[in-house]
Amino acid sequence: MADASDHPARASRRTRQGEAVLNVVLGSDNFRSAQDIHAELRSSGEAVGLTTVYRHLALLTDEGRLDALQTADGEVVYRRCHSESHHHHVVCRRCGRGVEVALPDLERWAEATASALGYSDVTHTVEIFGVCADCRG
Amino acid sequence: MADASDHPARASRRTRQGEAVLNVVLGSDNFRSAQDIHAELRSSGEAVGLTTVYRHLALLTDEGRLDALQTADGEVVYRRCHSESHHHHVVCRRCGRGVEVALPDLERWAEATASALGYSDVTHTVEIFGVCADCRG
DNA sequence: TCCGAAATGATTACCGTTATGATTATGGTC
DNA sequence: GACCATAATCATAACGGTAATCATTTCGGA
Repeated sequence: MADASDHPARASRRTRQGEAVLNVVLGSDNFRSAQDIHAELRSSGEAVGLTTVYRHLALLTDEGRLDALQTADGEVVYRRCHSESHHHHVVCRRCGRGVEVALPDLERWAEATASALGYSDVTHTVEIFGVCADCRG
Repeated sequence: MADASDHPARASRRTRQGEAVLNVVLGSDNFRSAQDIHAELRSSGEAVGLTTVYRHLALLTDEGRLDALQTADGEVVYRRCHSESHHHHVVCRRCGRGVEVALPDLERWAEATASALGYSDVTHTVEIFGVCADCRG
């Protein structure tokens, strides 16, 4: 998993497709699904395969360049990551617009609670969904 | 939805299959998937269709008799609900064993944060995953 | 320019879940 | 107990998002 080569961690090669995927994500402040991104690329004339979109999104997420979260119906959506540190989101259920929020207390609490109960390797998911002002109007 | 007949609120009719599904869930303290439950029923000789299992799980969840949550890979798992009030879980990633935890502060915070940002109709998901002592051993 | 390795992408598989629709079982009534 | 309307069941097939396959293309260093 961890290598340590002199190559950049991301893609060893720069490709038109990789750029295109990245650009779509960077060009939007909303959480977008892989298929959504794929559709946008296609309709804007960029020929990129769905597989490739998935691959790049996964890569970018691994690198911490993108945030990913699951919507209520199990779809994974992506957005560019704004802050280095761990955080969560308030996400609009309709348009996917999201705001990052930090919750240091929660992080500590989650970890502490779980270990107190004997659980190790603790991870947590915290997401808040709502309808944003624009979509409500 | 809520009636108050002498029959259990659950299904309008009592059926062998409904009982069977309920029994499996009540008989385990772990979060179980629909397919898992279905497999157990089958292997224990109870002939119950997968569709039926899904339907009963959905019904029981609607009634608040079961807790449901999505695992990291999008699968929905169920367990009997122990407490009436809103709560979250610390769940073992391996065996599905879970502990209920209440987080009144978090609830309030989530709602407040989201509305302050202009979001309405706020819901949240908070789940904590780890590996329990037994599974680690 | 050449070449090996990496990336791509059409296609197919996968997996959990849900819709369909014919069949069966339930429970109130006579 | 018999009857019947209706709810419940369940095999099957569809669905939707995601991941694997693998032949082909592209990259970029020599």
